[in-house]
Amino acid sequence: MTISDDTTPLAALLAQLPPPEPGKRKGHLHGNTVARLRNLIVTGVLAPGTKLNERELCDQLAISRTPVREAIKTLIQDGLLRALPNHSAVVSELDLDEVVALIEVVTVVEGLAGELAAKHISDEAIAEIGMLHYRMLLHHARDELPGYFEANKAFHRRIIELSGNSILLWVWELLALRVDRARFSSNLWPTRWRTAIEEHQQILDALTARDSGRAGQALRSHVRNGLEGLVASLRAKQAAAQPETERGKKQGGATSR
Amino acid sequence: MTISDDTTPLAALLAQLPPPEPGKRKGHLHGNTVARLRNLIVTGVLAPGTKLNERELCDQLAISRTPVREAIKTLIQDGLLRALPNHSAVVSELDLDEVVALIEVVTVVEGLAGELAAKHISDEAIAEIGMLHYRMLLHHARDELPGYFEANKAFHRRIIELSGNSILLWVWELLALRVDRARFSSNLWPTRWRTAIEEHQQILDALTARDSGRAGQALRSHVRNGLEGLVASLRAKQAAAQPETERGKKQGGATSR
DNA sequence: GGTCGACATCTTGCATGCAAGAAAATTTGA
DNA sequence: TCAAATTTTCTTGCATGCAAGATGTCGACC
Repeated sequence: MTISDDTTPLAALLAQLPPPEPGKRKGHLHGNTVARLRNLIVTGVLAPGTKLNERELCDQLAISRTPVREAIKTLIQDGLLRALPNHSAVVSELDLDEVVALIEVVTVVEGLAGELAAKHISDEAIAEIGMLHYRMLLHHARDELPGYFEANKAFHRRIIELSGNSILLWVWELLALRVDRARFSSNLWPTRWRTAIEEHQQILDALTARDSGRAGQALRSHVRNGLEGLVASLRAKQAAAQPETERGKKQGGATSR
Repeated sequence: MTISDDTTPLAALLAQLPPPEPGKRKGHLHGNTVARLRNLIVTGVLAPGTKLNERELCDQLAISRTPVREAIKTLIQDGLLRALPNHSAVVSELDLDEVVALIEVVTVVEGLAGELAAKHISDEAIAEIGMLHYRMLLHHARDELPGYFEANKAFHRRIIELSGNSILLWVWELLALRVDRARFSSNLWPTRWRTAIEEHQQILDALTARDSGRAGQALRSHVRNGLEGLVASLRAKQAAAQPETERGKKQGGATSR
């Protein structure tokens, strides 16, 4: 209702679809489609409020409606799409309240992961975590934002994996979808750069010391700080986008080209 | 491989399918099917390892393969089914390690919910929680196990809702599926009956006092105690079911007929 | 007699067809 | 000229059809 974008850009946006993995012979159409659409939504190519016309998607993806429909159902479950009965699924809004809610949950999830991981982490795994941390630094030094995001995510993801708790990983993956979306939406370098490095170091230290409590605490404050910074960015961006309620929505700045 | 049940009982089991909600006119076939199958799996009617033949399901549900396939995809995402490519989906095993992993996660999730809920709970909500608690006592006094399960779940669910955190509720719903499955599998009255009552009372007290820390703590220990008891039950049951490795699997007790 | 291979059947994966409901366009009335 | 109603078009929901992969069986060969 509030955000009513013209429905036409869908075709143009979908043109940016990554190729369907040349190697894949047949099958996998479902998972493939889910991955592609998921990417488009998480990265913000498909903006919140965009209506997903099944047939249009079929044309763009060059597949039939069956796998498309299944993929849409999957993404609805992920919370990336919203479905009204007998209506097109729409890309869900990136609700700020929801991101705030995310903070709480991701904080306890990663905190728990830290506690668990610290209890039985191997020297090898510790080295691996350290490597991931430095990979992040590398991408930062090179001003490679996507690579930076990826490395940062890998750092956190590995810790979740090292918790040895499959449920925790499952939940984290689901949450990470929304976190990533928020990150891409802000499209900003974390402002807390120095702090983040130090916090990562503290996490590493705690893991190295096998100090469960400290690892959990370090992760909790790191995640909370980071996500709260993210929310602040989003809030600022949103405030800037809608300075007042005036209807003249002449707002340039679309990053395209 | 290990558990190879004859594939025939599927038909018989599916015969127990609850009717498709008479009132529902059309549409909703997808959600309806998901709900029905989910119930069958969670309650254990469809045992772990059961292969779900799409066509057989279609016959039993009297619908076509399209909604069935979509429902299966959904349940795979829920973790209730496992899918090998080009093979029938099978009801996922109720892995004990996974239940143990669940404990950790549900504990922090409900603990967080308690903390958040205590911060802004209304008198009305407190009364509601109290009512749910007593409804549970009622069902226990009447020896109504399903009602007891339901009331207990409602008690916990309401607290999650009262946290005001939509993400938390979303995650909890996903986790609850697996918890319920474990509960139904054990099919036992909680052994810690007295203790559980007292713990509920403590939760209520903490909420009433708006003591965030205490509410979180009370919920954490309550959940952890309860679920650990559940795991103990499951372990005992599993041990009883497989006394030794002898191949003569003359083990009665199949509840069929 | 045992093992390997070809054939038949079954099952999933995807495409397409059809009907009911929603959106849009055109027409009709004031 | 504007508004309301009807018709047309479009879109989703479900059913069905077809082909590729998998499984199980039977036969031939060693």
